[in-house]
Amino acid sequence: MPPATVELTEAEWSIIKAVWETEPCTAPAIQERLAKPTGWTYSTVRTLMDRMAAKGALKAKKAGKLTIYQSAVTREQAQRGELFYTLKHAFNGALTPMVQCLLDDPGMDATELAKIEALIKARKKTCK
Amino acid sequence: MPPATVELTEAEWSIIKAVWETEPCTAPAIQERLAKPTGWTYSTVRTLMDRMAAKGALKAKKAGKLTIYQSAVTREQAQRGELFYTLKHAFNGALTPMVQCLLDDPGMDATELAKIEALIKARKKTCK
DNA sequence: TGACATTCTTTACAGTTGTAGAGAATATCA
DNA sequence: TGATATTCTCTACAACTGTAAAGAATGTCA
Repeated sequence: MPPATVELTEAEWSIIKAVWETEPCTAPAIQERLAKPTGWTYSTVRTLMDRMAAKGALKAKKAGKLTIYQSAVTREQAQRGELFYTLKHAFNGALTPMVQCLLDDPGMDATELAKIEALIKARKKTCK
Repeated sequence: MPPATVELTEAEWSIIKAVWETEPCTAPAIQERLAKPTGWTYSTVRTLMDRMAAKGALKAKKAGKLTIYQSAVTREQAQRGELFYTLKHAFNGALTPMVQCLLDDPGMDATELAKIEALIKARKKTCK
């Protein structure tokens, strides 16, 4: 069974993002990829990846002495998980206030607004 | 200085929501309020509240032998904190995909969509 | 003032998270 | 086959989180 919901920590997000971009992949490959931005050693990366496999965020397969990893959740699933976790906790499940909060962001410019309007138009059809 | 950003854990969210609704308040009051939904004892609530005071999420003041608590962040600040934390991690800071993800929610019905459209209209003026 | 009630302080402890060293196993190349 | 490089396994440890018991201190009512 696919993991209904996986909660990812900050460090785990870094890992899974790298995995999504390179899977199937090995721990050394991910370590190399993240060395620059994080400074993590092989041990650190490996520990994180094994914990993630244990909790169902990654799949690990042995090929000889190598361990090959793949993601067990898609980017979209993980994003939804995070976002709806926040929605529930911080906004008590209320969608509109959350959107309002996003709209209040200074980074929200006319271009973004237009894009979002378009998304809404599209969504309206589906939902009716 | 007000705490630039406070990260709240799940348990801490429960506490601060209760505080927002009753502040200024004491730990026993909050405990009583949360007893039903959480089952937490006084010790648990008190520990959480003191930790939150230590990290700047709550303000604590002694009045005789009573300790009076108040929030040190507004609901809006806390919500923004959470939401933008998620935006950064899960969506790499991209607003539109995050909104898209919200729109995809089944709970997003025509009424919600209309409300959000109105928010956008309003926002457009401000931002231009 | 003695007994009960309320609140506080201190301490604890298991689980999770971030981080990694030490050394074993395996592969490779001269 | 010996030296070097690669990868793995095991173990560790401090900080943070969730949860709470034990006992001290203080207030209150008969």
